[in-house]
Amino acid sequence: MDEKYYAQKIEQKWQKRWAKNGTFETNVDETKEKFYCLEMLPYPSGRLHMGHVRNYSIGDALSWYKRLQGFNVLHPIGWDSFGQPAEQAAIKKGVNPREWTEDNIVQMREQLQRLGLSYDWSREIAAHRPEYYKFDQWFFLKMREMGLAYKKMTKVNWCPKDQTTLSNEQASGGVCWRCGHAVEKKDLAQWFFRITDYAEELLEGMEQLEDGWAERVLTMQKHWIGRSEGAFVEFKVQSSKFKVEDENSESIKVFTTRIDTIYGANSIVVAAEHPIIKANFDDFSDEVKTKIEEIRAELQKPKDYGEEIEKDGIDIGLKAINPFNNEELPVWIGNYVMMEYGSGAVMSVPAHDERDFEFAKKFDLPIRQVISEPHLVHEHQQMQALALEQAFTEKGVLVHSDFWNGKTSEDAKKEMTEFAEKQGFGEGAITYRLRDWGISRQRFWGAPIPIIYCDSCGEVPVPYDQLPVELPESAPFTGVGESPLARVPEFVNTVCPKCEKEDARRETDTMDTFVDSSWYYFRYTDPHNEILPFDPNAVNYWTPVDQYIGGVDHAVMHLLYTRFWTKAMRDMELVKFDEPVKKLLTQGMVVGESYYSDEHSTYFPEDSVNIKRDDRGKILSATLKEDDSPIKVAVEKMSKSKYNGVDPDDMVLIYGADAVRIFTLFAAPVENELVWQETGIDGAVRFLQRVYRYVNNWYSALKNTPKVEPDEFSPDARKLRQKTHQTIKRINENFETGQFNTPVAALMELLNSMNDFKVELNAANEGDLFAVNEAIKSLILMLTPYAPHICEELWEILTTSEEGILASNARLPIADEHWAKADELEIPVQVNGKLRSRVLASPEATNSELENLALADDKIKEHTNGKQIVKIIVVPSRLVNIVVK
RNA sequence: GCCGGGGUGGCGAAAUUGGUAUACGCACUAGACUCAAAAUCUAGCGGGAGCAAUCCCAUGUCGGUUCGAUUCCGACCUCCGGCACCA
Repeated sequence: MDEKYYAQKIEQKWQKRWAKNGTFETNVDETKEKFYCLEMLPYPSGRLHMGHVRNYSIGDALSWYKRLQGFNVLHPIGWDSFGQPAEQAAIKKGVNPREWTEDNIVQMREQLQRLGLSYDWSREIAAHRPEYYKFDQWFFLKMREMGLAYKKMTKVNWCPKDQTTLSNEQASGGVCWRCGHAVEKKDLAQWFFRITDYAEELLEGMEQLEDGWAERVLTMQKHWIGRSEGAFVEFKVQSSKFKVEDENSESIKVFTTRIDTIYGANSIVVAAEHPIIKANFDDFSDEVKTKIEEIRAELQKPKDYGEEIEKDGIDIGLKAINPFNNEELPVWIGNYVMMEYGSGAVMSVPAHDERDFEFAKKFDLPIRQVISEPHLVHEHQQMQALALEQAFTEKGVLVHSDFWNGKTSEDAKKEMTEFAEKQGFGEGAITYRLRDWGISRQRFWGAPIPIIYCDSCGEVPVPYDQLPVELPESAPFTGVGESPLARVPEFVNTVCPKCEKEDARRETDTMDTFVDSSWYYFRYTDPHNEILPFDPNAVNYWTPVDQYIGGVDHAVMHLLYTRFWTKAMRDMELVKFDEPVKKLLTQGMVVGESYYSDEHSTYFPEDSVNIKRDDRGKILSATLKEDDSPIKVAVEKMSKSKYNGVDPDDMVLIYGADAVRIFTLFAAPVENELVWQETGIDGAVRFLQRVYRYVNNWYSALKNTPKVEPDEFSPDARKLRQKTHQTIKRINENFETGQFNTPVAALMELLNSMNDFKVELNAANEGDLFAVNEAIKSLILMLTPYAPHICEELWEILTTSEEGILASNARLPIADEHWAKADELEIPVQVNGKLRSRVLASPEATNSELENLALADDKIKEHTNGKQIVKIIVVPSRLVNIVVK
């Protein structure tokens, strides 16, 4: 054993040995209980960042912990390797996206290996490889057969100059991010997955997840799905060319969640894209036409986040009849009504809806209160109009509503909906905010959608035996124009699988990368299957995922899509459960200190600034080295542009992977933000060095440790054993509740106790050796999830066996309650709830014994002398509280 | 605006879910070792009073429940995150 702890030497040794022995490779084993530990797969950008390190350190600790408990652990990794950055690199630097991606994977894989993460590398997958995306296409075809994949026209952000589609981010501010040209909306035929079919189930399924998923994630998903209960009501329209589904009725259908307020409706407001506008456009006055164009133009512009638009609209001259009271209402167009939600038309009830109120105020439309607070019903029924200061949106009691007067909102909603249904002008309905999932991307670097267009046969799916539809080697990457694939004739031109005519064309759009990540963790269970996405037996054994770990930024999109995908797979009879992930852990961001100037909002690297701190670390002044100008300091998410990131590789090189990992897990609870402080890693290194030194000091003496537990232990040895077993107990409890920081603290405490146990090596008796040996082996096994390299090394030294911790079948120690219990307890004694003294008592002491001990204590006597003891509260082995007057 | 989660030393954070508030670590201070430094070890480290034993105050603020509140209840202040014309 080396005198000193050389992290790099030990780490390289064990990384090699693990790889050689396939230590972390797993197979289906029905005799063992399985545990599937999954971390969100990385995008191969080329460099690992600290967020990755944190994510994987958590997963790795849990994997080790479960392995050491005897579970058969699946802990895989792969690459979310399709997507924008590769294509951007191709556009900007002219590199081939495939080569760029493969190079990045090689680099990042090495980085992961240098961290010593316990992945089963034989199961590595990458989304951009044909053997993987073949099954994206396979699933697409299945979805299409089930009616879950369909094509429809939708509006996309479109740059007319570059002739290309833009994401919302690329179109921010209403201009193209490349050329600055004004962005337009364009109709484009796009493929969708019918996730809305599962809206209700996605909502209901959350009940099963309540225990294992963070509440904030569930509420975000709930909000996203946005279920609301209400009713559609039809308002007959006079003098309109407009025709709806039922050609006999000419009416506008509105959606409302407050049918109880319908007597307060003063108008109907429709969206700019509503069919009635198009149908009657020619008949509108010029003024109306201009206004409509204006509103449409305004809506064309992509909106900036958080921007509130002033209400606008115009009376288009049509009249609609309120079916409840036959009142004739004007029809308006309004910029605040969205075509995508409900039916694209609302009844405007200003008295009871804030938006309608604002609209009515602006255009001076009548505001009529029809819901009243219960205690004001009588008054309101007497008065005709009431000057409302703001909309009254609460539920209440109906007034000015004819037959329905006096009913509560709740009752009225139910009964009025039934009435509408009976009369045939409405129906109860549930709408969702959730939209179908658009998966078409006009991009090269994604899985081609396996559809062929034939002039004779139309839209033809690629037959399963012709999958995968492979991406060509390359394409013209200009960043302008339509999908790059459209300009690769060898790809586009094909034979129709149905009629075998030669002038068929392939779909040139590729799939959203969220498709790849919706099912990748099923693929890990059987990653080399060439016929099916996975073998049902493998999936049945390994899935669902027991613990998923990742950033909260995926709370909605990825985690909702993958839940949808699982339900669809269930309906394909590929899996037997509804929810793919039992427990979800959302980790916090890794943040660092960044330096910036306010006016220019430019950031400076650390070596270009002078930071003066007081001796407690508080910043006194921060200036730029160059010209002494003052700068500002903030703690923000690590990023290259802010120069506040640290490179994991540098950290591993300087401090060692074990130290980096231990610090990452120790410094903060996993769901909190983690402030990166290099002095903190020093602490982790010191701890590991102390462990190493301790073993170095004892290991030869420990060769004489008795095999059988001796009968006699000195008081100090008993204390050490007590601490050992208490620590074991604590750490097991912590891991079960997903706490990763406190076990490290517990291990540090244990080591402190071990160091406090002062026995001369050559004077150590059997009991001492046994106690030390027990403490040290327990410490090592419990530290393994955090710092596996050093623990393997120390285990090898102590056991003089090279087989390694897992192969030796070592298990996490189990606490012995007998030893965990103290011989003597220090019981705090309070007088009137204030701590006044402590007494020593046996853990078995009865309540009255404790009372007597407390009352006999000198310090307590001082506080009770001459006072009347009202009562004494004894919490067994916890505390005594004496209440005096 | 709506929804959700937080506020504990100089800092990251603990606290058996109503029972010794500040474990563990960082930073800092003093001492030992050293020619010196680093490393290591020892001690101290919420605020205030006192030579001291000890006492008072302190978990965002103010109230309440309780023998006892960081924990439960009410009001407020404040920070962070999500959503945003969803009818």
